[in-house]
Amino acid sequence: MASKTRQQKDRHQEILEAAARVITERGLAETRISDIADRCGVSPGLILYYFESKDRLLVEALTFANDQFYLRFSREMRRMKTAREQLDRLIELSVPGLLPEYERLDEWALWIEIWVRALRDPMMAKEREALDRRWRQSIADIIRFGRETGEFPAGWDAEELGLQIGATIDGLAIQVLMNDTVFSPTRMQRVSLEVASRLIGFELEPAEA
Amino acid sequence: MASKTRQQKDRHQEILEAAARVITERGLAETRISDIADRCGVSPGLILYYFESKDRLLVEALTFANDQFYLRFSREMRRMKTAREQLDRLIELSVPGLLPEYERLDEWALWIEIWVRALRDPMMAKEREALDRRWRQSIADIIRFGRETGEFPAGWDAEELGLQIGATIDGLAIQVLMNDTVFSPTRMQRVSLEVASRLIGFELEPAEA
DNA sequence: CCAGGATTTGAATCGCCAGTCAACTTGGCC
DNA sequence: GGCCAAGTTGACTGGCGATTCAAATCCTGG
Repeated sequence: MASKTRQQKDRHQEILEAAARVITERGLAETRISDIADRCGVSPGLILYYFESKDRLLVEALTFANDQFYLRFSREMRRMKTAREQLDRLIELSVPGLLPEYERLDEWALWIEIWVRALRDPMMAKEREALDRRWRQSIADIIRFGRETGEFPAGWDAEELGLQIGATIDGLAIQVLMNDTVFSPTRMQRVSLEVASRLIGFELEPAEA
Repeated sequence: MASKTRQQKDRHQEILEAAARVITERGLAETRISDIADRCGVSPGLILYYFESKDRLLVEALTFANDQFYLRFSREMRRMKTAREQLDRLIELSVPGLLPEYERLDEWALWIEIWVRALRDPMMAKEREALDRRWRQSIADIIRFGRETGEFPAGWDAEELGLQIGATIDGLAIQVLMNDTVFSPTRMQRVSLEVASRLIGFELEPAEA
């Protein structure tokens, strides 16, 4: 029984992963059930055996991918000794195309699809809200942690700063994503840190030559 | 002949306007040619008589709507006497749902559709780039104007500030658009002004009670 | 008033794709 | 081995919606 459930869960997850990858590559609008099936090396019928409709699958895939990302992210955070390290890493992961091990479109392409869809689909809107809250929360946590360790000064409400810094990162990421000749990943990284330091109120070491 | 051309242009434009409104209401993905035709009170066939394909129509509609918005905007700007007034108005127009005469989704819903599409459609990417450049330019112009009038201090490159302020507004607008219970339009207006004042370096009058 | 081009219509075509289904396979269990 | 349930297949259906097109209508200049 345990093995059956395991089996089921594996296939389920396998499909979600495949869907997320296909969406990242082709975009939500161009994603067909058969694309996902191909990616799994499986017949189209099977996809609908595991998910009741394409729509639900897509929503689940989008949130699944974000959950995965968030899990990896928070596991990393827990290993960091200082808030500053945490902040640096958060920004590093937020800049599209900065780290060679991730594609430029990874995560962000999915976020934007989520936004578009959340504008009119209540189910997606609710999911988005939860994902977003969690993300702002993470930033706020870093700030609170930094205040405990004495790295960051007391100041504005950490939640509020989470919102502001999160929004800034969103806006900059869009620029990089769409426009990376005008606004390079490296520059976004620098600007994000500057904004964060000014808003949080810590001293930033000068940029490297 | 002039009348023929006029006629043609009117119909052409009428369709573009209708398309933009339909896209705003239903989203790009849910927009059918027949929706646009209905909106014009015209048969579906006619739409394809004026536009060679649905795809091209949609791209044209998106850029058309943005052009319209920009025209209205820059006409307003020219009438303003001070850079500060210009900046206030720019922010006012950028906050989704702030002004009662505009719908919450207006413009921003279209922008997000443009982003999604620009990720993978080169034609759209090029259009987006142009629209965006123009927008950043407008912010930079306000800053330069303010420096001429002495309202704003000299400082960082105006283009750079245009990029940073523009990105901040983007990020905040997304929050409001998606999440306006957590982050209200009024609050976005206030935050945008604060960020602008800090980046540009002018004094901001304290918030009203 | 008429010819001829520009518009406009709406019915017909055509391809695509989500979702269905009946048959087949597999793997565990008695 | 034989049975059952779960898993898997792939052909089929149904509807939807972009395009096409031949026919109707409108307009304009002569």
